[in-house]
Amino acid sequence: MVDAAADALRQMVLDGTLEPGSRLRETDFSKRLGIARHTFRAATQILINEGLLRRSPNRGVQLAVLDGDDIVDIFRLREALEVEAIRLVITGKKEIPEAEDAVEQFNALDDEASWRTVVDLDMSFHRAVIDAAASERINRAYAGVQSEILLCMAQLRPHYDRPAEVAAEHRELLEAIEAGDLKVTEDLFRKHLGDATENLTNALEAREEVTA
Amino acid sequence: MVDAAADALRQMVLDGTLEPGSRLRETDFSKRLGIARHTFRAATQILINEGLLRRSPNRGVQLAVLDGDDIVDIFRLREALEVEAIRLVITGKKEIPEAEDAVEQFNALDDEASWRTVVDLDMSFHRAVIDAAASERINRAYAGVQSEILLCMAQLRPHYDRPAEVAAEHRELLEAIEAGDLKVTEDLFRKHLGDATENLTNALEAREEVTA
DNA sequence: TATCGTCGAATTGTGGAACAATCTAGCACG
DNA sequence: CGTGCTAGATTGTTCCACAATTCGACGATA
Repeated sequence: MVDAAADALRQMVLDGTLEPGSRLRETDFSKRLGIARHTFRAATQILINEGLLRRSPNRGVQLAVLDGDDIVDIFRLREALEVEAIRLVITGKKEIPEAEDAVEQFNALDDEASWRTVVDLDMSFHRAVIDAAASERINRAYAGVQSEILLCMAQLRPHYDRPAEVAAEHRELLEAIEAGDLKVTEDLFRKHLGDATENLTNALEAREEVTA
Repeated sequence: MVDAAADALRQMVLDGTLEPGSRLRETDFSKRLGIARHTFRAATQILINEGLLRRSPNRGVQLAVLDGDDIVDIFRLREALEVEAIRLVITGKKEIPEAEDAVEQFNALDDEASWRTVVDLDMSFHRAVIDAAASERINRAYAGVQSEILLCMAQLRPHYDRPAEVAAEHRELLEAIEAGDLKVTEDLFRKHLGDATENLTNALEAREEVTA
């Protein structure tokens, strides 16, 4: 039940239903979710651990607001995890059928594909690589960054290249993994993630200017 | 207050006061710690996120018991984080005075140094490397693995080499970082951590045989 | 005697009310 | 116009209650 509440909250957060930085009053939300205050607090604790909410003493929880440093930092951790994952995949000669599926679906997209579709495929590609590494703890850690990335996405709407380009890039990543050259693949992933960081950072700056 | 309770619990867990796998009954512990049951539950949630406790539905929380796969997995994540940290340190040309301190203290140890002292220095050396990377999220993730490593240490008492050897190995790591060759340093760290994994795994097997 | 089912106590999960401590906003006052 | 105060709102924590579930002991049956 606390898990269900956490899911509902996460949904709200990532949907954009909740304003970035908005405060989540306990009585308010517990009533709205039909749960007790304690249960709500337990649910928020889960999202706090995921980095989606922040708690300040005696001031309750707020929706996290991410600045440029946060984005860079999120991608630092993401890079650490993904690079280790591809190392494990390559040295362990593991198969990653889900990543292949994702690439195929990427190929099937036309230029009219919705932003959301592209993001989802992107996510599932990278998730597949992490899953293939088959490390429980790397997986858990990645779940955290993934939530934060989704939060970024919900708050910013970064510019995305044409689906075909995104597809090509991911196909290249997959082929590198399957070719089995660790160094080449690693560099490719770092570049891919670096580009994404830049993309998001730019989107953030653009929004700053608007709201400023 | 929930933080204080979590600290007290963590202390108990890492002290070895609590048997591995033992159950933490809510009424029992909340009375013993002088807190309410809800507060205790909140405190346990923190340790669950650190990987020190586990909760099974309707069966409460138990002290985590780590098997060989867990140890390997913990060190997979640890490797990912430390390797990324040294990358950040080297490319950012950052100083790590705390690591230098640790190495100096290592050098000052004689062969009679307690196991605990060696472990503490080892920990603070690696912690220093992570800190130097100055990534909030890598730091947080590392805090989790560090707790789990301490749990390993509390449950097993792995064989440790003579302090002088441990000192030499860490001095080598530090010098590699300062020399600034990423690849060499990375390989050295991977080897260092791989040895530690083996060390702990052996200790685990040894204990398995005793208890069997 | 061994196995199985049943019942009861213990424990967890959740709800609700209460209360001190703290924060916040509005208002009076200098 | 700034400052301090008061009152209400909000959080952090406690205690109590109760349904649901688990666990263990006990007894019935083959």
